[in-house]
Amino acid sequence: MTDAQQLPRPNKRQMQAAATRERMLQAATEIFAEKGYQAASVGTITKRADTAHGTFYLYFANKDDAFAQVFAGIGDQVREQTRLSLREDRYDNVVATVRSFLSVFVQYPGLMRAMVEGMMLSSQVEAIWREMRTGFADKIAHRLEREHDAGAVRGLDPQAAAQALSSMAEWYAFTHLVIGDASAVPTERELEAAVATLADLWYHAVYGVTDRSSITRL
Amino acid sequence: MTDAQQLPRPNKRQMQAAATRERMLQAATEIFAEKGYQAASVGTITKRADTAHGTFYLYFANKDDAFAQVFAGIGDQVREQTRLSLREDRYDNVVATVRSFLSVFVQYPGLMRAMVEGMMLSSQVEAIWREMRTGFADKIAHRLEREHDAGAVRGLDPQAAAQALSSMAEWYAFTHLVIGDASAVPTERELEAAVATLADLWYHAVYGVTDRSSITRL
Amino acid sequence: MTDAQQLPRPNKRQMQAAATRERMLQAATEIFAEKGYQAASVGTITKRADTAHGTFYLYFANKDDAFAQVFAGIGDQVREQTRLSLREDRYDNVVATVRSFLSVFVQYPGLMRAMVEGMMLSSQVEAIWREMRTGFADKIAHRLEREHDAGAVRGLDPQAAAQALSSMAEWYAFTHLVIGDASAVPTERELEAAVATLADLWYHAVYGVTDRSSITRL
Amino acid sequence: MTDAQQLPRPNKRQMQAAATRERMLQAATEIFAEKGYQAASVGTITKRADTAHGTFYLYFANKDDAFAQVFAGIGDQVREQTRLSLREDRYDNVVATVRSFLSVFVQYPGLMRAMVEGMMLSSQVEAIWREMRTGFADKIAHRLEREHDAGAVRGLDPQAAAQALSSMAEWYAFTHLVIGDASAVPTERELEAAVATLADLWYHAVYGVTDRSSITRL
DNA sequence: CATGAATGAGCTTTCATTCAT
DNA sequence: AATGAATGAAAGCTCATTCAT
Repeated sequence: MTDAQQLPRPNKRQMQAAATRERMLQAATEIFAEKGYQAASVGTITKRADTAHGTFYLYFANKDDAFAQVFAGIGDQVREQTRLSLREDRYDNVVATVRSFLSVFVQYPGLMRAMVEGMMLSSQVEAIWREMRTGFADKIAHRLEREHDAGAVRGLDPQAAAQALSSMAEWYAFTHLVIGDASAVPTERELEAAVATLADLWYHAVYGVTDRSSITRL
Repeated sequence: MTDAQQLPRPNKRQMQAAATRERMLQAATEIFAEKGYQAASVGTITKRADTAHGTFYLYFANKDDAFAQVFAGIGDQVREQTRLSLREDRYDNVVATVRSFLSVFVQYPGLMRAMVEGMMLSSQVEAIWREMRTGFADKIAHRLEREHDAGAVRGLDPQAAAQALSSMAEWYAFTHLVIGDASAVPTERELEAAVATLADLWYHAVYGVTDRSSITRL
Repeated sequence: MTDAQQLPRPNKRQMQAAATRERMLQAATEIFAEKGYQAASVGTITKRADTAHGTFYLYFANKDDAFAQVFAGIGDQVREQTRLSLREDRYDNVVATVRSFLSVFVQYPGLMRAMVEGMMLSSQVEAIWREMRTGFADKIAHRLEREHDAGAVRGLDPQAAAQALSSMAEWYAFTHLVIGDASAVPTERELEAAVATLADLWYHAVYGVTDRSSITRL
Repeated sequence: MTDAQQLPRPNKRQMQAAATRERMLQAATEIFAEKGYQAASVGTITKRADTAHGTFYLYFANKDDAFAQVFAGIGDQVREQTRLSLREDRYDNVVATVRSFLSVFVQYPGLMRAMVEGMMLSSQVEAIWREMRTGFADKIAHRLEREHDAGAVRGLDPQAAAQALSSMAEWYAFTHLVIGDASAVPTERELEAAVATLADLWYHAVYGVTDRSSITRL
């Protein structure tokens, strides 16, 4: 009773609506993951959500909007997951970074596929992707900057480098773990092989010394 | 003069047919580039080619086949363009490799976009992409192998590394040069900036030395 | 008054839907009868039913299904009509049987024509025909069996004989009453002439005695 | 040289044309038999005949015409085959009549199927069928008349009876030997079973005696 | 006589969206 | 808030027929 007076108490109708909304969003997530953007149909989603066809348009402006909301929803999870840990060893840091990034692809292969498809079609979806990507790349860029300031990394554009390294991980993961073997869930072994390959190149790309590197200390 | 008598000279009908075919292929190329894979319709293509609807099926088995033929057409150009040159300087080599690769994306941004979209929808399209990609990655892998045998590169899986580096260039190019600024043709400046970023990372990733590299000589 | 409260009374929407469905089925029936199986198009049917094109697929899975539903609709009428009556006189029985069978062809000449056409094209349609035919022939077969057991009919394969006699009636009716005079409705006189011819042959074929009949009593 | 002067000597061109025509007709016959009327396409026929698409229209006015010509061609063969033999025994006569009739269906199942389909669609095809049917039925009718005059058969309309009996044989054969077991060629055993069933009913229908027969002698 | 490129009307089916209930 | 019947544009593809060569 005390709480009910402070917050606008959700009545029965509102609660049911929230439940319907939740069901619909969940159904949309599943269907988009299973079928991709274009092949997913409103009818399939409402059938999965066990609602009437028209109910879809109570919660989404249109199919595009539903797609955007689905990805807005998983954005937080992804950001959480790719939080960078700080370890003693630089190489371990890289491995952890790469692994956390790749695990997203292993966890949501269908959605990743749908997102890449959606990027090509909708600038709204592209914006969502860009935001997720920026979130990750910025962390990398900041670390590069700090390490450069500490004299551990040669001079390079931190933003550009971070994006290029992210691109490597992203597209390699996508082509090997998502569309690699026809809808088969990638094994732990495959994931680790990808992590090893990417971490090795990433580590050398950043910390490697060549005749062109003007670095203060190894 | 002599040739004209030996070869079966193309008569008027054959020449007209070849012209129609050319027009149709050109129209298909344009429409796929403008609209993407799925949004391109047979009707739009034939309208652009100024032919009857049915004529489309005289030259293509179906929409997928048209898409394949479009890429078969530019495939040769791409292969030609990405032929690896051998220069004295290793860094120049990397730069040339990256630039030739990126120039394809600058040249056919719409088609690249359509290709990525198509990969998500049609396994036939995915196969086309995979073939083009393999063509490029294999060259990189062979070079890595040769350089490793010559003791210039640390031990790494040439295939995996080549694919990871290709992924980096491909996806970075795609996200920066193709879908970057809403259909605006990327400037020469942007291209060169991308080349510089990628070549630097690529060069260090391959030839860079760290505490983890077991390389014989620098 | 009492009933209206017990049964879930159909609301306005349901009633409208039922009306639409009825209109669509009626339109399908007419168009199939007028144009035949293959020449009937979904577009023609929806135009006749005065609905949108897509509405067709709200009530039928596809064209074949519509055809099946049309015949399911008249199937009951046919079964009712061809219910064998038991009269005192055996000959009267045969006449009644033949007449009831033939009246179906007089009533639905277009549909019978469409059915025969459809049999050649769709195994689904053939199955529909086979089922209707079996319903009729089985009744004949059972009667033959009973009469044989009673010693009134010579030994013959009841199933085969029933089907052969049905074939006679069916095809004679078809060729004389349906495709005889270009869509003209057959007269009562023509129907009766056909009944007389078929009944006479049928009666002798079953109950007639020859040197080859091993029958116990006439 | 002598002959060449009397007849308008067919020159090389005419002979080649005749050969092409023959090939085309043969191809049309095969395709119609294999696919039926509607499913057969001009393209398939010309491909089978190994001619250009347009050549079809040099020999046939249209698809309908080709269909008609095919059946006009086999009409003679059918008439030949169903020539009635006269045997000592009346029953043997019936059996021979039925068997000769049925053998046509065994020999040309595809064409029979196509013809029934064509009858529903084209009055031209229907006319061809009617002519073939009349040829057979008339022979039966004449025989019935002769036998009646000889006092061996009760009074019945010879034309109507002949057509009804033909109908029985025709439709029973069609439904059992042609569309019976999904494109399987009927066995000799099945043919003989059908002959037995039909001949028995036919024999009794014509020569059987009942309380309704006003026949002079058994 | 023969060719075969070109036509274009026609087909079935799908599906995002609307709106009266 | 929820329903679900109805819409109609749009798609890919087939094929009988024509006609310039």
